Amino acid sequence: MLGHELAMALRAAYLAMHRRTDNSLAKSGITADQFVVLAALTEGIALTQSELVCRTSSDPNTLRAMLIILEGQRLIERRPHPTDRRARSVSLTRRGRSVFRRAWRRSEGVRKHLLAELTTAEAASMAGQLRRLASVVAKGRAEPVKSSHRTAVGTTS
Amino acid sequence: MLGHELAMALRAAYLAMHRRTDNSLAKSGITADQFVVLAALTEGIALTQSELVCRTSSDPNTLRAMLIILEGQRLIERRPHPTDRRARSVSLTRRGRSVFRRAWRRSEGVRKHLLAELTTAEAASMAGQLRRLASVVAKGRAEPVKSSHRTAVGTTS
DNA sequence: CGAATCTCAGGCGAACTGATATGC
DNA sequence: CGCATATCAGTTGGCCTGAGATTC
Repeated sequence: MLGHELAMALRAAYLAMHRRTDNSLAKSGITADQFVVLAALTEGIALTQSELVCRTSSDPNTLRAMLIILEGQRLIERRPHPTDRRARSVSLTRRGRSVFRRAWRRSEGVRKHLLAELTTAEAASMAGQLRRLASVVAKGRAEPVKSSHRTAVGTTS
Repeated sequence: MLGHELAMALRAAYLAMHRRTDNSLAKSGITADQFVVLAALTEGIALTQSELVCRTSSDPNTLRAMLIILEGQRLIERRPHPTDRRARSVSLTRRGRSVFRRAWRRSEGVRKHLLAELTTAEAASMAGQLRRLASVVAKGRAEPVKSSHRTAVGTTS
């Protein structure tokens, strides 16, 4: 039951944050998920799409669709990768950088609320725990069963 | 920046959990979000749709669409509310209860992973913090500005 | 050769907005 | 009357599956 409570609390917190962010960014013309992509692009001069997939916790097909939208709005550019001709190098345009800055300001309130009831230490600890949690949950997905006893499907609890 | 890191960690954890749950429930024929609705219905004999909206952190229109799907699969029933004729009383069918039990077993692994790297105390504390966080973030959305200085839009950080 | 990177077509559930009917 | 509960129509962005081309 604790696991389920944690899962539901995680859901509640994420959905609340996501909605609030979407609302605060409405005037910027971008969604919360697009904001995440732009944010990832500000830390790192030029990233490939698969790097972006990792940093945004997205998947290749979804990210591509988002990049097409962002490209249509002239917020990002995609150029051929200098050394790897399979890859594409994604970067913010000046307009993208400007829109992101405004969006960042508009979403300040959300981050403020996130930190409102936590001490700095608690928030940092929580971020760390959530990251570990994410990596544990994500692991064991694409692995094609190496040893043997991976999906002990019928285990009770 | 801490706020953003926390937000990104929250996103990563939620999306990882959601994906994993969707995968584990594929054979049950329900999605992770539908699972949440069924779970809410197991705790509480019969709930109205607006009660379900609260418990699942959803919204009325989205929930309605989900209920129609679940009703089409004969997992839930909607009957007129005994005292309030505006409301509808939602409850699990026997089939719904049975499907939910299987789904619960199939998703055990996800909850196990969630708790894997946390002590019981940490997990409980985290669930509590996430709930508070959700309520803080959610508040101030539907409020039509009572005092005056609600959206101090330009605040820096 | 296998593996990685990205493209493309298509489908679907979830999340909305806005308007409406009905009952409290 | 205002407010709450739920319905309906319609739109959108996000997330997937599966197939394919190209390059490492």
